[in-house]
Amino acid sequence: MAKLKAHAVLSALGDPTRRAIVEKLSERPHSVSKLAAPLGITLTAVAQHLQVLEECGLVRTEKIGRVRTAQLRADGFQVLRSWVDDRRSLVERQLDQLAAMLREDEN
Amino acid sequence: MAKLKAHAVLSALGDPTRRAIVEKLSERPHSVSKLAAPLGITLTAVAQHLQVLEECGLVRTEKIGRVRTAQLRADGFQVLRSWVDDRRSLVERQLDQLAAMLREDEN
DNA sequence: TCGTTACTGAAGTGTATGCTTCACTAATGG
DNA sequence: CCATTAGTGAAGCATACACTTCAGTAACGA
Repeated sequence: MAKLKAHAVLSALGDPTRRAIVEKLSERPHSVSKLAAPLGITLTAVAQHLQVLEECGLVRTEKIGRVRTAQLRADGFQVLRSWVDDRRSLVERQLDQLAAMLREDEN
Repeated sequence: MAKLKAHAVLSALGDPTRRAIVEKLSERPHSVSKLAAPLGITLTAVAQHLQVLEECGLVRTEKIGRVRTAQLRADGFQVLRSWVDDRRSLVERQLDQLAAMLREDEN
């Protein structure tokens, strides 16, 4: 079901706020509050986004005391990378076929 | 502005119907009608999706006679791949740092 | 122990956007 | 030519979902 997971990742990254969160987290792990501040949205909103990101394997969160800290996970990115590479190789195959056909036509 | 473009690609692929179109096109180029049939949506809807996919560099379309044919482009995928790889390398760096810190702690 | 901080869960709101309909143009083919 | 097929543009609808508010809990720290 790697395909299904890739769809979940793409669906999650479709939202600009979640992409902002991911980019922020790619610097270093952050608490919910630290993520919310620069985005100008409520903690609740951030928590909701984090849940989506967590479900698709892009983020892991851990609550210590009253602070929940989020950090990126490699898993989701790996799945996404595979999906992209699959499509990309199919595109290139099509381009090769096209080129071959054009060569045929020249005869 | 490679970053902005990656965002456009991710935004486009956030929609399940557009992902279905992309996956269909990764077999071979298709006309608007051929894309619409299995999806159970109107030609108009497909045309709208194709416009989004075209704007972000994932698809190229060409109209010959009354038939518009869509095919995948490598460009959008390349941009997306770069974005994913950037994040992924940052994640791995963080994991390395964490591992190093844990080793420190063992002393 | 009391005030503040950090978050959570439920419930409601507003809006972006995916999709439709309809009226139209233009190419195709019998 | 005439009927059919393929697609387009404008305009409207309707629903998903991003975000809020509010009321609550639990941890921290002075």
